[in-house]
Amino acid sequence: MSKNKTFIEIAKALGISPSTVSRALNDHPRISNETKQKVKKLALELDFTLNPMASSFRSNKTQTIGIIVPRISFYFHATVLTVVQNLLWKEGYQLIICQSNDSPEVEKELVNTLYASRVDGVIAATTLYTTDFSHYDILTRKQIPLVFYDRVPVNYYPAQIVKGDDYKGGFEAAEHLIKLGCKSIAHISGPLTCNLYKDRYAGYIDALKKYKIPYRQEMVFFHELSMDNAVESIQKIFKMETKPDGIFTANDTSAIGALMVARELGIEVPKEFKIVGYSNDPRSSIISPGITTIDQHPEIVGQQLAITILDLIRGTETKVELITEPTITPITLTIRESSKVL
Amino acid sequence: MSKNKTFIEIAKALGISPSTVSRALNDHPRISNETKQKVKKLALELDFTLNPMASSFRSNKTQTIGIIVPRISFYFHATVLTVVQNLLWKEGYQLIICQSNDSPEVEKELVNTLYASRVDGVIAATTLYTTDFSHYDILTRKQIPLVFYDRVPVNYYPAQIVKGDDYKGGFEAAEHLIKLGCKSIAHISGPLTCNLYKDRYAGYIDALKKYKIPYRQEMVFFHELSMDNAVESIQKIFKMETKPDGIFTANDTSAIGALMVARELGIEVPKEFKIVGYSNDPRSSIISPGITTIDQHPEIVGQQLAITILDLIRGTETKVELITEPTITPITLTIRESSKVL
DNA sequence: GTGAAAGCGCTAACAT
DNA sequence: ATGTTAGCGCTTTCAC
Repeated sequence: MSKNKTFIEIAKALGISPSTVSRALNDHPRISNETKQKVKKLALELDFTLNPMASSFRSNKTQTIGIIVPRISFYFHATVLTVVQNLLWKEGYQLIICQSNDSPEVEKELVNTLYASRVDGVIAATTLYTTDFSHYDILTRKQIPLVFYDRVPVNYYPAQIVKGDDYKGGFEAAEHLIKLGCKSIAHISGPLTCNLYKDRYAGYIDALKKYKIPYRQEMVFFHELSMDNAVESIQKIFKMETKPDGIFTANDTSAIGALMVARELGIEVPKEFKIVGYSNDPRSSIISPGITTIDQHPEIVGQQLAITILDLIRGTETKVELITEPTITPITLTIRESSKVL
Repeated sequence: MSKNKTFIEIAKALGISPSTVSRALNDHPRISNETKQKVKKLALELDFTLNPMASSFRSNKTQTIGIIVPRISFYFHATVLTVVQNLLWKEGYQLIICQSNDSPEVEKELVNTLYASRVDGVIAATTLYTTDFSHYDILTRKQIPLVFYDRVPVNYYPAQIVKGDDYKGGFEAAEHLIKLGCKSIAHISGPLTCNLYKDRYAGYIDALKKYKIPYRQEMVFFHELSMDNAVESIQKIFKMETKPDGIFTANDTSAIGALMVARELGIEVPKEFKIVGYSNDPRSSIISPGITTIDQHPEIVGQQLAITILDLIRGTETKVELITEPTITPITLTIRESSKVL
């Protein structure tokens, strides 16, 4: 097992120049295949690999991409991460995964650290509360490729965007309930500062309009989508004189909460009360009755993210202003027992 | 906004030598506070940060630690990751998170890539099927700190180990069922090549022995702990002439499977059949009835991991053979409805 | 298609 | 407590 010093010994052994060895190892197009072969063979035999620190230092490329997610354990993000990582890994990039824990302060710190560690690009889903995106400016200013996904800037920000079709998701969720005969549909939404909830809410509203179902303000809640909050809201709903016969919640945790409250109160789901959640969290399928939900296809999102950031990084030398329209990834209504007609 | 070149301009501006600036920026103990202050102040004003690539290159330290997990989305690992990352981040280390997807081949590749990227240390939970650990040799041979956790080498391997008290977990799970009056307790275990299942199984066996409950081989299953496998085994169990009145499953997915089969067959849980799982997966609390399970305290595991790897990295220059006994992290029996006496 | 030569920005041994 | 000095291993013009 050699000491893995430099490739100069390879150059010497082969009687060629160090620069040729470097180029051969890096698959430089102008090096003959024969030379490449020779060099790589010897490198393998000598158990030699390029020192990535030296390479990064010299070339100013780290082959590292940072990704900021609110929480690594959320099913949607976990799946996106897996896909992105696999894809980037194949292309020779490493992923630094960072969690903001939905704190804008942490997010800001993460951006700075990522910047300081000279990542080649950044992918980010912002926190629920990020309305000011100026902490990302350091990246755009220094031309570091940046792509937002899922939770993205609501107003224009000079970065690429990949997002799900939340409007359509909200619309289809509500429409589904309406077509099942629901006349009074509650909605649990997150803070409207977040594009996700704004769009899902808009879809819900438009579905009601389209089918001439009255919008009832007292049945619509805006708050962080935790189990506790959801339970509280749903308890309120069931205390009303005119109770709803269906609910669309902007995440699955809230849908599960709705199911639990209904169970406690002896309200039959789906017979008396139908539920549609959002995200297709695995929990929504193991619970009984299974919960109808909107699948966001995290694999597609992840794939799109990898493609986008790679394009940006590779195209960065040629064109500079290549920010295009947001990429909208599809959603699919996934029907389970919580909204089946009996 | 400056061009962020080198700290030589800081040295010049302050009339001191570059090495002093370097030391000041790195909080070298032999630099006066006054100098440090001055240097840091100017660096801030100039928006200057050290180039980590140059630092890494020169010092041969990447300030990066790799962690290999079977799957990022598993609750236990997701929580461990979160804790480890937060702690390491605070100490100025970045975490490269890698997934083996439980494939020994991928695991091997990950170790090699991590090695090639000169990480300062590696943390790993091996795959379910890793019995040969020689692909980790490259790390130990090159003195790169390595700590295994959760799923660890069964035989001696020269690396630090952090693991849960699986024997105790298995014992307490079985004992709990026994004390509740169960006379016939089934067990769903994973492959015994994995320390986790071996130990939990041993605990189960010993509890049966202690309380003189007969061990019934036909009620014990060894297979990958997927939902499908679990459902299949449990269906078999309920087809037997003498049915069990309790089950201990080595993960929560299987426990959920057991619950679902029972539900389908109209067997009342916990009245006729009591269930204890393992891991305290969030799903075990949202399902109804809630599932009794063994909490592995991933936060404690994560904390221990961070401490251990940091110690190893920092002590690496002084002592070399400092591998100590495995660190055993505690478990807690968490009782829910699936094993309540009625 | 290959070679020569010039550093990239930093750290650390040694000196004082 | 601070300065001097010598590279770390690689990429990349520029030349042929």
